[in-house]
Amino acid sequence: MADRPYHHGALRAALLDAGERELAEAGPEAFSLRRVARRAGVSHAAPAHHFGDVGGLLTALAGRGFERLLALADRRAAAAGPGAEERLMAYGLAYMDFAREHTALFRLCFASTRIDPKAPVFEGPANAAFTRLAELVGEARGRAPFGPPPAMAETYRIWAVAHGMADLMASRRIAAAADAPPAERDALARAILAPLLARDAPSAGQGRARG
Amino acid sequence: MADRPYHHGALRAALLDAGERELAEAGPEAFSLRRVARRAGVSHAAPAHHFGDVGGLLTALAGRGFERLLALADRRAAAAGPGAEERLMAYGLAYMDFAREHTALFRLCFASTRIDPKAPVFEGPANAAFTRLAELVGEARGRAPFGPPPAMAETYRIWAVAHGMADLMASRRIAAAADAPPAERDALARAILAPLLARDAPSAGQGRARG
DNA sequence: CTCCGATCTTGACGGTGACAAGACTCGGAT
DNA sequence: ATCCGAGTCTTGTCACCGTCAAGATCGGAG
Repeated sequence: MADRPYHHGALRAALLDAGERELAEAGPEAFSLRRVARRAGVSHAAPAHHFGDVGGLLTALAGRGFERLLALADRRAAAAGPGAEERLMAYGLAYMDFAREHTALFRLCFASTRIDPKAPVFEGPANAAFTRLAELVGEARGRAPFGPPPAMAETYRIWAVAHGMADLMASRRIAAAADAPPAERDALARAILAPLLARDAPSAGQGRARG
Repeated sequence: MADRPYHHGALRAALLDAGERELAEAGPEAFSLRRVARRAGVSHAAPAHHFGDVGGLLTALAGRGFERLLALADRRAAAAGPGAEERLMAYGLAYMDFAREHTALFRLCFASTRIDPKAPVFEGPANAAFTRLAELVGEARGRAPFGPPPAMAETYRIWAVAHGMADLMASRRIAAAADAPPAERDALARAILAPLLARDAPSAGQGRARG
């Protein structure tokens, strides 16, 4: 524990990396700040100076989670076929993969009460991820990405389906979809998303379920 | 602490009630077994006998959560207008309300790693809630409620929208929808769900996003 | 060279979940 | 009736946790 110089130098970054491993192995609920410090080879009180309390570290980790999600989605979108709808599909598939492969981080981003949603390190990346989705929907439909809530209904619907499938697969409530071989998984995910992304998809009509 | 007789009599039920209050006030992440015991007026080790460990109590609470969700949905569905689609809409709206009004319980049901998903007290109610949804979709479409995964695509899609909107509202990622006055909230929720519930909704086609 | 601020350590405190051992209570067998 | 055993709850203890306070160490500005 004393082979390292007194001043670590890049402790903040090291704690984030260690925190990400801790999160992946222990999950957001069993996350231990002291274990993170141990992983980074530093005393148990060292994280406090950089992140305040455990919530501060988790908030920063969640921010990085959104950055990672967006980067993943952008990479997939860039590799997708032509057309805004294909990019939107790529975004949705990346969203689901992210939730399945980084479940703990996904949970931290969307379902933790220990993070401070107003902190810039969190709010920035979180808004950036949503903004990209809204832009893709806007492109696919040839209209503005943002507007008053009623105009956002279709964007919310697409987001909700991707997010819902992601969460239900992560929690194994839809285990068939989560455990199937990649090809089947992909086909099912596309089948679920496709009708919502097609240009002639039902618009955000003011209709009710039935007349 | 000693006014009660040595044998509580209905400690298990009392602990579940106390646990539900604790969950609502502290959230799933700050949930304290000892505080639950204190709420119930018993010693800190009393819960162990009935639930084993904290995971056992949380599992039982999550099971009750699913029961509550299903009961709420059934009540709403019974009060809904005629037609399977209206009942399906009622189910979806109840799902969202449940997540907004009992956020901690919702999170426990779907996003906790401390519960044992194979425990009968959890698995039973959880499956019952999903079964009802599948039945409603089956009724609305005039086909069997269950089938191989590809045939379930539409059911999953509907489940995912309701679940996704519920989760995104609960986590305040779509704050506009969560904080709007009830009438607006309801209108937006219906606008989001309606296109997926309508009989002429896109079926679980094998299509991709674009041709 | 000196000193100051930032960084990290050490030590302590109350709270928590789990476990072990004991006290109490009730109901059935004798 | 009474005695015993299974079930229920309490008390005490342990390691671990997050936070705070105080001190040690380091780098750099003056």
